[in-house]
Amino acid sequence: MYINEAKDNVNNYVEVKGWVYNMRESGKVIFILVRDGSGIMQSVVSKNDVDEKVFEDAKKLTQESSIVVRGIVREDKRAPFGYELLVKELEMLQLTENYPITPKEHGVGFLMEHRHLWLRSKRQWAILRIRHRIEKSLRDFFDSRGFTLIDAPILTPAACEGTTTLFETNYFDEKAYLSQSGQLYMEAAAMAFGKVYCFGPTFRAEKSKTRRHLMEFWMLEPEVAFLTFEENLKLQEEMIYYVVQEVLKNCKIELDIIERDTKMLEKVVPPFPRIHYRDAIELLNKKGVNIKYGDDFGGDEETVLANEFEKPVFVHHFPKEIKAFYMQPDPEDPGTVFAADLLAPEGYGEIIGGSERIHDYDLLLQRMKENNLPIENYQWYLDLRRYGSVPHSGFGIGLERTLAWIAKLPHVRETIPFPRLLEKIYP
RNA sequence: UCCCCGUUAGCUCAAUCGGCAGAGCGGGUGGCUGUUAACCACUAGGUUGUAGGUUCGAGUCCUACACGGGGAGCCA
Repeated sequence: MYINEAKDNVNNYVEVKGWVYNMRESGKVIFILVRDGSGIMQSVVSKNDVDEKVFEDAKKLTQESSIVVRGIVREDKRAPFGYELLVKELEMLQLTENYPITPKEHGVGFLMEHRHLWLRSKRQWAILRIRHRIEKSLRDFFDSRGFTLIDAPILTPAACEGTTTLFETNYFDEKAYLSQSGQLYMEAAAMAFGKVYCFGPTFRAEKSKTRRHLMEFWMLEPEVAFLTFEENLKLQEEMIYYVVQEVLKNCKIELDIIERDTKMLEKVVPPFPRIHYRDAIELLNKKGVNIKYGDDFGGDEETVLANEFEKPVFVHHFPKEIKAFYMQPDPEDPGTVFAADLLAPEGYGEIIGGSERIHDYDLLLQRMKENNLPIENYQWYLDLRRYGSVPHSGFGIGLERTLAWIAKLPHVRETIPFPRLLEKIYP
């Protein structure tokens, strides 16, 4: 039996294989918290109920020893998680000595050095289970709407957007770079499959050292032919709503373990508020932030803005100078582009960046020249505007920031199993 | 790249004005039949990050370096 099947096994004699999470001893009764990956269950060894040897073995157990226990499942209010196992038999597979992570406090540095073991802790288990649920619901959302998953390459010949610092690697006798975005490839795929998305790791060699940055992070990037700017925002709202609902529905135990107050999540219902970039600047100044039209937002500005709303908020119509070259200018206000960032509530900043893309060949070429991009490397991308070009839109959602927000974590380093942090790549 | 803080037992941290290096957890031993990060008693455990300097005397003050944390910029 797996521990999360306990409620269907009350009064059954079952076998649980796992690890000792923690122990308590009280004379003739020993309580062993056993974890098996699916959950944690208290196992009770009473001296009067078991053979002498079983009781003696149980006394010797240590944190993270691997064991097999057999006994009867009982419902009991005194047990953490509501069910417990009355142990009859116990097998020790390995008696662990000096497990480094104790049930008391540890510092971040120590825990990150032991990330491979830290994953066994209840809190990390809960967070990564929510991560899985978010990934699954994102996939389900797009799959059920007729999207095709198209995997983007990770080794790329040049910068996708030409702005950020990339990790460089050898590709035989050429230089290649780790992908920072699959978007341009998704644009090609959208012209072949209509509605597509990719979901994979992306890499930034920026020397960013904040609670919101990783060198390697996961991004899901949908791209849809014929999708307008307005429809793009609706797609994002529905996606966020779906993901949050799925987490609330399927991760009750996990949210409880990390003590997430779900009230704020329950408010995440479309439509989301929208604010024009121009109005956002004005609002920020009213709030005492010194920022002028044409400046990009930093972390502080995003937080001030997001705190004005209880739901995620779209900031749209940025000046084209501070946004990527491929974004479609608004014909009614050509200094701005059909782009929107979605800012998460509670200070988590940008979790989505999206836009309508330029579909006119001449305009795209002009914007690329303005941005000093090496045109010869982008001939394939220009081809998309040579052969049956259509309006299209898409966006990218950052998985780790989304999880950090949903789980209300202080730092993104806990949102990914093995974070790649600034100049730190162990374990 | 810049700014701030830190480095003392396996871990988390104390140590007053520069004057005997301590506690909790974890380890060990013993006790307890319903514990919830259990509790109680006893016990072992130290080149105070490294190298120099000031001083009768440095965990404490000064300099350099290393490592870690927080933030800025950059970025998502």
